Amino acid sequence: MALLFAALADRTRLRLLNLMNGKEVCVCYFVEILGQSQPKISRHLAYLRRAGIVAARRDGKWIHYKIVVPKRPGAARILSDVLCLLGEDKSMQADLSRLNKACCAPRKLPVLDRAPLPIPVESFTSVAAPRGEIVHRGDAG
Amino acid sequence: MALLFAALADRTRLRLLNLMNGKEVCVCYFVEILGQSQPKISRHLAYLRRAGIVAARRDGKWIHYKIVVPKRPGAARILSDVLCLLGEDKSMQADLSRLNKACCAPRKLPVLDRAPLPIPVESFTSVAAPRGEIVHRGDAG
DNA sequence: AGAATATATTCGCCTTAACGTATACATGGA
DNA sequence: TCCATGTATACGTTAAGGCGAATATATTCT
Repeated sequence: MALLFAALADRTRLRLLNLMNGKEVCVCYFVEILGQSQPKISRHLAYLRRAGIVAARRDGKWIHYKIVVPKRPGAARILSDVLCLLGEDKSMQADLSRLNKACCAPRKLPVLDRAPLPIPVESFTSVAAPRGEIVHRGDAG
Repeated sequence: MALLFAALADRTRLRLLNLMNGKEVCVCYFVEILGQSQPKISRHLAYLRRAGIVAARRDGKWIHYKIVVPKRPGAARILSDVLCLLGEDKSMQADLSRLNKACCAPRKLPVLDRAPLPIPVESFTSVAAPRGEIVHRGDAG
């Protein structure tokens, strides 16, 4: 349980989790929305992966992340509460609206070059169905 | 919010909070129950103090700690959930039963030399009434 | 095969934190 | 006033985390 809290003890990671709430999101969107360097985003995603909180799925050259419902009901309860409370935060809502705008806004590039849009995923009220997940070095099982 | 999680991201601190759930507890009991060095216990209590999660009250040469209900409802909700979930953990229950035994067991010393017993305090379901709290260097609040 | 793109990892530096040990501070009693 | 006790803080060491910069890996396109 202390490990779960360690994973939550960083503002950037909380923002990432908030963006992933109910959606599977491509890394490129995280970088765009949070306005931070790609290695930084990737490191924080790796931290969440190692903590077993998120899972990655490759889709061509893009990688999508989604939240994994923890096995232990206690951890799941905590995470669910945290996501709910994050949704009440102004800046977190701003992140989400930027994500929506980024996904709907026209790009200069042709449609085929655009990163895949966020995909709705099973949330805490339904059961997860792991599919096509990739495993990096040192991930949690 | 990230700061709250940082405060919860340590097993010793979780054990301390569990022991303080609904009670005001003297430092000497923490040292006895957790079986760890007094400076270590004191440092973790100081960490919780700086995070604004607990408050200290001096009573002679003893100092009692209790949980403070966070101002922000979100943080209060999280902390309340955490305390509830900790109560379901085996080792946390063992800590509590050791605390009960320590408080009720006869001592070699005369009664007047014993540390004050844990005192029930207002919990999350009622409102806090701060009284006689002491402030150390660099505390929150 | 080679270039371009998306993502992950490594490296070096810095900050924070956890710990044991030693010491300081506060209180009460002789 | 001096001493014993309870608690807090300081010091030095070690480990972990966060960051920017550079580099590695994987995939697609030509």
